[in-house]
Amino acid sequence: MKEPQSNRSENEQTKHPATDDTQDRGGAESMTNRAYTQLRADIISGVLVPGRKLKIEELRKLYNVGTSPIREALSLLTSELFVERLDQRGFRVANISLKEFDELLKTRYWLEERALRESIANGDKHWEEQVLLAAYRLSRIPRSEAADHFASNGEWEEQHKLFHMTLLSACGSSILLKLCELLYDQNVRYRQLSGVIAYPTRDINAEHGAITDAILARNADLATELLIEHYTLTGDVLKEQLVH
Amino acid sequence: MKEPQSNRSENEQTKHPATDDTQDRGGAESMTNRAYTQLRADIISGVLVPGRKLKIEELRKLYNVGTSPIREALSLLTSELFVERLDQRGFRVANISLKEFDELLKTRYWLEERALRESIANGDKHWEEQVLLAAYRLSRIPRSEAADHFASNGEWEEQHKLFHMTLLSACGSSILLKLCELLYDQNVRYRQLSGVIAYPTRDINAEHGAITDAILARNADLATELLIEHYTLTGDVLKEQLVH
DNA sequence: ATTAATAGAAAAATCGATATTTTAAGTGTT
DNA sequence: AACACTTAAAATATCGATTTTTCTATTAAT
Repeated sequence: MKEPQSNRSENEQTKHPATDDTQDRGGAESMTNRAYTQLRADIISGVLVPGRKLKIEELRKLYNVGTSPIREALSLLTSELFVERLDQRGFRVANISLKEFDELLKTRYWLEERALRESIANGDKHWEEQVLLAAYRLSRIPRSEAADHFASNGEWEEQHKLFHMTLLSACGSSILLKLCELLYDQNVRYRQLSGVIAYPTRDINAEHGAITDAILARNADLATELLIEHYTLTGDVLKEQLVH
Repeated sequence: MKEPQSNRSENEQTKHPATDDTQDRGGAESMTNRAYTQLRADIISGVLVPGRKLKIEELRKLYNVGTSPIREALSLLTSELFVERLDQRGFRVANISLKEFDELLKTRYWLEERALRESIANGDKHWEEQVLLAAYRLSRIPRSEAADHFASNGEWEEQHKLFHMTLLSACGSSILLKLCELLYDQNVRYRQLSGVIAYPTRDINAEHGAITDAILARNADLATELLIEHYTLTGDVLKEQLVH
């Protein structure tokens, strides 16, 4: 009934409605959300490199919004550890380091092991089915968008995260789940930034399958062992890249 | 005597005690920081009750700042779980519930147990001394500001948090430490809101002392058991209050 | 009586302009 | 040449006004 959003069609490359949005309200998205989503994506993908100064004016023009939405989006990303705020001196993309990656990996082990063990102990039939389903769906999506060279596949990324979060979803603490998600996203950023092409010697689907099997068999020790190994393998490749 | 309580440290764990500001800029604090600190304090203390609508205009006048700092502060508090953002419908103080408190408590067990065990395994002599020192300092501060009735003592709160964070500080992951801090703060809010007067039958100093002793003896099993019991006791009193 | 429609009020989101602070460059002095 | 001081430029932080959206109360319709 009101004037249709004039600038709606601009920059609509990120089509999928990201992660959250508890309530779907007919496509009306706030500028802050748009800026947030795009900034986040650009930081994770590495378009905005670590340490880069994030000048308000620059971003304002880049994303076609005013200063307020930009600053709000940056504030949100600050607590998510993607952006650093320097009092009175603006924002910058969070730095990365081998040391921090080690900590990140270690912390993920600790949190995800706990979450997985709790899930296996408490998860019901419905959870089991969701795990199975998530594993299946993931297995049907190609890791790379192109066959001859590696090109990050957004669909795969999405489903991969969903798979791993589903494993933990019955842990009985939505707070822990949120923290695991936070760390997962941090890890994705490291993975993207390190430019890990592929894992030539690995069969990731097989790894996911083995984890799924162990879970369905309610073998907590094996499942956690496999999950941690899964992360360790990726982590090692990643660390290799980071030192160079 | 407001600690900026910065959650935006430049990923440096070299947190020298007592030295607040990296650079003392003559008391010049940004409006955003001021709003953030005050809002945070008012939410934790219960001045702003759970679920309360946070109208921008109202806060603007209350804290004597413009809309931008208010919105930025609210955005920061959103990721800290103190404030909820409803897309296009503003902000409100995060709700509390018995269910969420249970989750919070459970998650704290998991994270702090891990952090404490790692600290005991890896902590050096310097860490031991800091634990001892923190325990001593805490024991010298009265729990209540008044002798005849209970009145929350800010100094005690500060040192109590410092004590518990010191226990975990040698865990080897600044990320985990940050998460524990986040959950600790959430817990403080619940404690304040439930209006827990005191713990008549408890000797909290003795509990802290026992934990300290177990740590200095490098008895990880005993230390974690005591720590969790410490939290459980408070948690039970708290839950009792929450249902009423 | 219940639902639907709608106008008016309230609040949120956003913008563009202004004020403040920081950064960078230049200038002169020891 | 090194150091402090001054000044110009850039960038941040902040404000107040405007635009959009949501909320609420009232009226109309089934």
